[in-house]
Amino acid sequence: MTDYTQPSVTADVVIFNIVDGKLKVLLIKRGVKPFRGSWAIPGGFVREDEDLFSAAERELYEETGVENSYLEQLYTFGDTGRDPRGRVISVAYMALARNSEVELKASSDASDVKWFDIEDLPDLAFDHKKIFDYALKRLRWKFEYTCIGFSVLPKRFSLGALQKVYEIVFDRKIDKRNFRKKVLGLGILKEVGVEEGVAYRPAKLYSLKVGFDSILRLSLG
Amino acid sequence: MTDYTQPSVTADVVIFNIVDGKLKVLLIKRGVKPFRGSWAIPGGFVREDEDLFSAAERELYEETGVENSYLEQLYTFGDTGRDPRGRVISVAYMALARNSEVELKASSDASDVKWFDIEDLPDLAFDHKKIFDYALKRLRWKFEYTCIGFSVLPKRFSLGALQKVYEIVFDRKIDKRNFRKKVLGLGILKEVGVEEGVAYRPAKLYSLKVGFDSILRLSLG
DNA sequence: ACAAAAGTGTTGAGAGTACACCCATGC
DNA sequence: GCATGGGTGTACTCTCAACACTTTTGT
Repeated sequence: MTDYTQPSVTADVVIFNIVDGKLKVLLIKRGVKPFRGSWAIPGGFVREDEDLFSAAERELYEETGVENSYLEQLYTFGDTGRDPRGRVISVAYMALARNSEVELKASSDASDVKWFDIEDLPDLAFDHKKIFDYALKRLRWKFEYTCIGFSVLPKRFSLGALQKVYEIVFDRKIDKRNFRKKVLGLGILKEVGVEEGVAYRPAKLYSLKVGFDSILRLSLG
Repeated sequence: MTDYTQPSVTADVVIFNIVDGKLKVLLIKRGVKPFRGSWAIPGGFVREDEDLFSAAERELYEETGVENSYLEQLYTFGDTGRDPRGRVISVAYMALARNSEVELKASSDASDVKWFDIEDLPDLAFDHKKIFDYALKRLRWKFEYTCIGFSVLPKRFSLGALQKVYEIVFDRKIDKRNFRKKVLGLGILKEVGVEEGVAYRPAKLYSLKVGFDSILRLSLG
């Protein structure tokens, strides 16, 4: 066990969200060295008595107040030299925050925390640009091949809202009829009422049928 | 950096191969405590000056003598309590060995090393059963969605041999005409001669066209 | 009446699947 | 000549993509 110098291990979480019709990612401004003043993906050292996943959950909660959100391990970045402090291995996670539940708060070692449009990112500390690129690729893949899109919406949502989420993530228009046909064809949604107080024809609201409320692996184009 | 107790990090490699028409995985018999005498997935501690991927490459080479084989990071297993020695985080990799290049050798802390039929595994040390299950799932997924099947065959191979690889991995018959149509339709193979010295009609041999010799991401059912 | 988003079907193209016979070689 | 795997084409089904108009509500 002690024949080898032991590396430090961090859990870093790429947190996505949709704000003002744009796909955003949460970054913190580092308040400590190295890279003090640079923007970075939130994260921190894994504690001794803490599972990896729990560490990621904790980081997510500390930055956003979000719990029980979608959270998935992405990849582990462990090149020598990726951190000037020494050997640091980063286990990267990806999270999707429900906008309605987010309450930002800069954690102890961050001087600022902010949502950035993914088209307009600042330079990132360490190899965090690489981590972000990987996360975005995985996010789009997930949206394409699973029903993960639900997880940024409130429990009850309209098909229009869901379609908008997909259009934002893929940055292109989707045909309304094909989209609805496919989503409803999955048979995992149930009608749970209609919108109220809107200045146009109210949309039906849907929610996931019971049993499908965990993360799904159904194809969705 | 030193505010946190630092975990140990291992790179463990699930090495697959096809031997005698069966899908096999390489296991070592542990020669040291804990789990001395148990079978386990080969792996070892990541060295201070070694990239994660290099550590996995080294483990692969130490057990099998194989270099430049297909090697991919799978997942990082880091629950507390997964190793009785203390906090050990395992970065799991998956490898495909070209049978023709394998030369087994038990490394220093293993008393035996052997290919096991994946249908007939012994009990595994630590949480290695979980790692193996994950690796097998990923292997099948990779075969389904990429052209990775080539990487267990010699540079020059027949379509029959390739089909057999797919049938072994998926454990079912595949229609010969459909298979050939799809593989050739990808346009990534070139004819490079014919078999010799076989007791039946000699098959054409193919190899990957130049430029496709790295791992491909083309769909293949 | 008008603005705004909701809702609704059909058609054509391409991909995937099922299916059976002749061919070249070594023994 | 026979055993063994190599090699070939067609028809059906299903999924995906393209495409435009009517409906409901609030103002």
